[in-house]
Amino acid sequence: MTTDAPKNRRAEPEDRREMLVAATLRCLGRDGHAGISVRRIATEAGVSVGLLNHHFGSIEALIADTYQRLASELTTALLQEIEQAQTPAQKIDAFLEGSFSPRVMDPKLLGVWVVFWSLIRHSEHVSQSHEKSYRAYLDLIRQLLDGLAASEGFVIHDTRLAAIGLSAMLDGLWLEWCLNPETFSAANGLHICRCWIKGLRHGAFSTDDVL
Amino acid sequence: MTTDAPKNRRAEPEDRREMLVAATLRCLGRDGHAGISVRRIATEAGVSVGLLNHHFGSIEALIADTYQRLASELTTALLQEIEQAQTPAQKIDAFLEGSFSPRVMDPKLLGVWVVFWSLIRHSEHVSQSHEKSYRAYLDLIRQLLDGLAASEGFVIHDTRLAAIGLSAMLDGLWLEWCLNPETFSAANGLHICRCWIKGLRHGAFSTDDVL
DNA sequence: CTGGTGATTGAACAGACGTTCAACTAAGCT
DNA sequence: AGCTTAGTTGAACGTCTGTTCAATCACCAG
Repeated sequence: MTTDAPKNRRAEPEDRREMLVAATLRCLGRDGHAGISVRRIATEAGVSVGLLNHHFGSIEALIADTYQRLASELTTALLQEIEQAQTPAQKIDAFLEGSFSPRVMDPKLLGVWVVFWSLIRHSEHVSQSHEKSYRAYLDLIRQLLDGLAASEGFVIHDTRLAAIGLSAMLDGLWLEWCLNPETFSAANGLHICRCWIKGLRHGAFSTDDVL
Repeated sequence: MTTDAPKNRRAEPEDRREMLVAATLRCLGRDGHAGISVRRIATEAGVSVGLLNHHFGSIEALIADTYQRLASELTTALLQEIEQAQTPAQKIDAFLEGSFSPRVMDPKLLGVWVVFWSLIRHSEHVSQSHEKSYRAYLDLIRQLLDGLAASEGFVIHDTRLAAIGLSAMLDGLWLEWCLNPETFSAANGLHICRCWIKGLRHGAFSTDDVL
């Protein structure tokens, strides 16, 4: 019985990189900052330590790649849900509901994200990844808000600032809920954002001043 | 010339702990997560490594203490500014202005905070510190909002949720600004929050539903 | 079947980490 | 002055870190 089952299968570089990024995400979600370790990630992926430095030059490059892939995965999932909605009002509500879905409202996900945040100030590569994905996120929200204002005939004086406000509220709610899910529910968070939209409809951002 | 200047001055435990916490903050602000290191903090404080474990049982206890002291320092500073204002409207504006003052809007401060966040899920002690200070923060905002609604005669259906919303917006704006101060200014952030208050005045949180 | 290419391995290395503890000493007491 | 107390020291220890690199081996082209 000579089942020639090779012990160490070779993989296409792209496939291997994908596996390693997935293992990195599992380690970061489980162990937080301590998950950034060639040995831990290699063990998690069932692979030798040397392979990490073979496919990525350093562990920092691995982390940066992981950041980029996760960010794009989340935004594309959100985009798909938006596209299935019809009216601008339905689109923005789909966006909000997607933002409070279990896929996003996951303490482990924040654990991963916090590690990225902590690296932004010390890694030019990670910093650029953040800026790019945040800009795309903001543009998406601006589009949604502009569409809503146009279809319902109310005024937003500075859509950019309004979009920054909504994204900040979403980020803040997500952050606080992940740090302590007991304080409020995902449904509460969704309600708070809908109230923000209600304020927008009532002219909260209609003029330059705030009187 | 026998200046009997002792090389290693003794200090009261409380004073020494304060020095060590201050050194910890400098290290965290400068080096981020890499700043959590007995050797680094000891060098920064001009002290031996053994002294850290003498005054705090472990480095984790030092971090938790640092968290608590920083949080209380920030909130008491904010409280002082609020107390100097007269009317409820002025109080809440003082709170917002204090939240966007240079003392708070400091990327280094976020660097410190992000390290704390990353430890919440893995340290029961840090987690409890967070819950306590967030609860106090929320209560402060609730008071301000209740006072404003009472004095101006408008309705907030659920003050708790409204307070969670405002705190989330503040956290989100602070976070995003610290990660990339180029996107918007502190004045922009202040304006966005004032618009949120305007929406509140216009009944964004006046009813249970959002129609 | 035979080379050759490159994906994969893991021992080796130098350095940093947190903690421990016996020795030292500064300061307050009698 | 001498004694006592406790703040302070830093070498030592074992464990972890990221990176390197020669050896190995899976797979494909010939």
